[in-house]
Amino acid sequence: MPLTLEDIAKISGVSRSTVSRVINGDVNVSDRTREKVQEIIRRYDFQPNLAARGLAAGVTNVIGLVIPRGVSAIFADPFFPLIIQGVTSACNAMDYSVMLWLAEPEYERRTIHKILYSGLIDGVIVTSMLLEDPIIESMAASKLPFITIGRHPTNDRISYVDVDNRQGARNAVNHLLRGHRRRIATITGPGNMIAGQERVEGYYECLRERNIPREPALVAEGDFTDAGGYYAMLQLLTAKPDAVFVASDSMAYGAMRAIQEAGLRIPHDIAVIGFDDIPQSAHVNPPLTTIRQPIHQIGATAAETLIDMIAHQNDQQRRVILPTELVIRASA
Amino acid sequence: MPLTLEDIAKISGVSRSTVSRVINGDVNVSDRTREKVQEIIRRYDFQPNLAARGLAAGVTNVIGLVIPRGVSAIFADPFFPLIIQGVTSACNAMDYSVMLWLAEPEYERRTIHKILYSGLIDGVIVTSMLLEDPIIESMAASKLPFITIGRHPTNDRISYVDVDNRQGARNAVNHLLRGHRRRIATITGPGNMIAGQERVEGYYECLRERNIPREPALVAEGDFTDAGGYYAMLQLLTAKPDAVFVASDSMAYGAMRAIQEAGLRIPHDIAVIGFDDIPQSAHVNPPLTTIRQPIHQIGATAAETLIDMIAHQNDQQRRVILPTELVIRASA
DNA sequence: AATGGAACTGGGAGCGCTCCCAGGCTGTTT
DNA sequence: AAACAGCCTGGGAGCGCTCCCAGTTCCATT
Repeated sequence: MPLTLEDIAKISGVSRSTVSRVINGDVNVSDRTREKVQEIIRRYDFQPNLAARGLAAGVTNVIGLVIPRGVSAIFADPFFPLIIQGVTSACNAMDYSVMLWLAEPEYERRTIHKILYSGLIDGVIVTSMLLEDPIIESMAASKLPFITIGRHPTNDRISYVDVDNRQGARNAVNHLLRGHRRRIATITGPGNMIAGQERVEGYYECLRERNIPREPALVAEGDFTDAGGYYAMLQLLTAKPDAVFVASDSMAYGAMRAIQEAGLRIPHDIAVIGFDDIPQSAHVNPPLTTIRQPIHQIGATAAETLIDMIAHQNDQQRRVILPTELVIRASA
Repeated sequence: MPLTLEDIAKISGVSRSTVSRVINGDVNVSDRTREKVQEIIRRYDFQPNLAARGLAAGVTNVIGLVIPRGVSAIFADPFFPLIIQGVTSACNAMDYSVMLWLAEPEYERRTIHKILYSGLIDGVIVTSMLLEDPIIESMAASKLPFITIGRHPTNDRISYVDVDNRQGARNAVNHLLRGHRRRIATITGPGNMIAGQERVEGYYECLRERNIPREPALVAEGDFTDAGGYYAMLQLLTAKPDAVFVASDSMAYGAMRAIQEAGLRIPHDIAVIGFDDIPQSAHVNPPLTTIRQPIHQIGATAAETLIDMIAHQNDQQRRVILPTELVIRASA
């Protein structure tokens, strides 16, 4: 049987309340008492029961991380793993724990409800990248603090952490333009994901500024997977591009395969630039030029911001935009 | 304010106890009462407070998933993501939630303690692949049900789910032998990981059966990363192998790069066979022949087995070995 | 009609914690 | 010397649930 507060109190010769004060850093404890109790806690490796604390105080030091439906396929991409890692390591450092939900469609409604009203968590991070996501609405309806990774397209009162997708895309296209490419194609993300949409917009903006006319045959939609990039590129090849901006590194790998199988050289015939800079990108052939987004840090920042929101119970909106960075390798 | 049991009781005109019985499927409730209460619960979307249940009953319907230190680098590999996915989807289906800990070295001791004695979880899955892992000892010392993914080398009383690594390796090497390869090299996992060790043993066994002498220059150690495979292969090339069995697909990608950069062809000059069959392996050039392990299913089986252990509180040991499968593509 | 047992229901106690209030102790002020 | 204002400390109440025990109701038997 694990020890309880009461046990520690008895052993240290003080009351339950005082032990609780020591644990929670209350100032109204004499130094002598505090040290004595802390010593006992340390000696017995005492760990307060978080369920009981949750019940009594309504605070559990646990946050939820929700990755919504439809990402199963994408899960092979290191994006979500890196997010998870960022979130958990920030939480570790702040003495929080993480509850993970991969919301599958069939369980979704029940899942959300459980998340919100189970009393187990103090706040939620939602990696919502979908344009129309019912989770967001339910979330906003509850009063639980929450933050999204990737900003919401219509409801701009929701706190978020995001990267500057548009500027990142612009940097990518500008890099291609500086390399004297003029027939620049793009492979976009699926139409229902915000990040993907912003990246296309950045692409269009850049072309407009240079007075390069849009050409529909130079735009193809992918699904953030390798295979999706491959087929999108096959399609684009018929339009004879001299460069392609791909909205994710995974898709870029597929695109590169398609290009090479067509007997064309990268970057000589077609320059390729990706988006993400996942670890693998330094090791493909040729090494991929790409827009780095600090994925790990996005996760960590989301966790830190959420915990701060929990601590200061004002529902003021937080917005954090992290910068991207052009990483030049050999493919463009 | 969320509703409580008492609220539901008042609304349905029964007692708190009866509502509790309905929720927990107790038989001693008349059908009429049950239906009435269930209707109210449904109408109000009532979700019992799990923290309170945890306190009162010592059961939370939450399990912990612990991925120990040292895997940060490996996290780019889809292995752990797929495990996580398997675990969470099995849990979703059984109405359990998952608490995720990536135990970082500096927090490890405190983390373990929190996991074990927080009262928040009913059991733990540990993806221990390290030979000497202090987590396992602490785990065994507590009476919390737990199961490891990958079997423990010395303590064979611990429940586990694993794949038949040795047989998988044998199938790989036999496939190379059938292709008339005779100078078969291998890139192993890091020496302190069980799975890696078993794969080398399978490799040695096969050679011994064919009376092919061991040649130390044909064995190089990798670290389950792409880069590690690359450097290991560079080393092996000096021994002029005609095939290589690589203990993970990620390392195989690196090895293939090293081979191709040396101007050799795959599989003509050197056949390459991997281990894992992660999604990417169908898309590398040439497509990778490999030993598939059902990673998603490993996670799901671990969760199901653990939940079964929790339900039937006997501490009988469970052992599950899942089969591997040879997937022949173009690289060998 | 009386009895027994099974089926169902209600309420008290208690899980381990936090929060609040009351009270004891100290030291300063009048 | 009395009064008061801090500090500190202890214990009661209660968070929302489960578990147990003590009813109450109902029906089949004798």
